[in-house]
Amino acid sequence: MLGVKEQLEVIRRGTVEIIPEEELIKKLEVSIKENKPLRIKMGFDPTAPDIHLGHTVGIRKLKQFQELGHLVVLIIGDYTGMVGDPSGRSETRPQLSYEEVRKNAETYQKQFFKILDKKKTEVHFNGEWFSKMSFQEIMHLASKFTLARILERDDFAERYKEQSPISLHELFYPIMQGYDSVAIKADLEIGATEQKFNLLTARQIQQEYGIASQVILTMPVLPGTDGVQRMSKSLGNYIGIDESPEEIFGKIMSIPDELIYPYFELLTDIPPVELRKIKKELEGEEVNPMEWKKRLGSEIVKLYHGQKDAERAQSEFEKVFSKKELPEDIPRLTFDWPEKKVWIPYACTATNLMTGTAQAVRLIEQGGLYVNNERVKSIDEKIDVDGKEWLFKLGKRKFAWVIPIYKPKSVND
RNA sequence: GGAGAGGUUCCCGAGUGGCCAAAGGGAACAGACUGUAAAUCUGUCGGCUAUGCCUUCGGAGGUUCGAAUCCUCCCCUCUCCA
Repeated sequence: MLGVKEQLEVIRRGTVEIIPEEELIKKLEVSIKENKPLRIKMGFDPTAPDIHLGHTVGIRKLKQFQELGHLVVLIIGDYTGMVGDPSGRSETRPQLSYEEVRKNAETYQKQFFKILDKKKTEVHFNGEWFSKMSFQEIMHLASKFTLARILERDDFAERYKEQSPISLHELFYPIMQGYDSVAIKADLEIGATEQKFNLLTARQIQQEYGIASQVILTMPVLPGTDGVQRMSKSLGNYIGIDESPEEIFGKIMSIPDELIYPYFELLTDIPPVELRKIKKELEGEEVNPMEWKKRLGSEIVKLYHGQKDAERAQSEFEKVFSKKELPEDIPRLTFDWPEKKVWIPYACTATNLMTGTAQAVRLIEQGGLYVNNERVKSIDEKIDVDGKEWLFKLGKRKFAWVIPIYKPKSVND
């Protein structure tokens, strides 16, 4: 095991706060002396089935703890997931059924171990303890907190002020999360900055139950690809770690420049020395930020798909967008049509390229539809129905081979 | 239980009998400019081969030639009082 100082250096990378740091130092000292790994907790509510880069900020910090020799304890919040974390929310989360949560949890677990070392990880569902808890015990827990304290939180205060609904069950969320820390005897818990309240609540609850309080470590909330809002699936500004190399690379290329550095710091393993260099170059004028962005994309793809895919994704990107050549895999879409010619908007809807003819008409009117490399000039144009392949380009990045096949109407229709 | 405010198109939010498929903003999409960046500008933004038709303004009925707008009942949210 590394010494305290060396460990702290790794632990501090990208963190916002460690509260209280002295306690962490003490814990580390004891851990080294007794050669006993710390129990590092992080919880996830499987409210959506996919892990995206925003989640990986915390998961990667867990990974670093593993590399330092500590034990990661993952809590999958099957019960808290049913409540829905109110943190940073301006409305009640939709309540998921137990089945949905369980199903999401399965996919989650697979994705976790793309990053984490399974051997140094303990996984718990918080239903393990919550399902057995008596109402008496729940009352006891709840009695330790006051409404005023809970309402201190910005998110609740805001919602209260806005006169928007706050359901009673939401008030339980921090208490439940706190109790998780009791159940697994966490030494340290990692969470995003917006989790601070929940994390601190856990310290208090651990005290109530006579266990040593956990240290809390907060990580920044990762901005999404729009550069404005937090990365989240529902906002549509996310990059999932299960997405294809091309998707990940392409999405990285579309982030605003300001995100390049924070993404490097929080999402890649690039060593601190190089990080400093990147920061400096990005501030200067000599280097086109695009070059660093490509590097960023390839680093991230490498983490989740490997070196080869990273190279392929980059060359594919350069081919299609820089050189304006065709991408490698263009989907081939066939459909049957009862006439010898088909109106182009119909072809678009029959192949599910567009959801309605109105949409296709609009695209044509705006000059965004190309067939066989020629811009479609009139909304009235048709193409032949004889099994030939037509190359459709919709907007900048959507390509498809459209193959209409003649099939006369049968009498039975 | 009583009094009041409110539920509008993906989101916020105007509209209080016809000029409303419904202002404005945001998101999204397309085009120009680029580095598929951001910013900016322009356009589109319920559906339908359409100068018209169909479906939309919490739900169900009703008044009217005509309703998002008026009436009745119901559901939901918020505030104050108890």
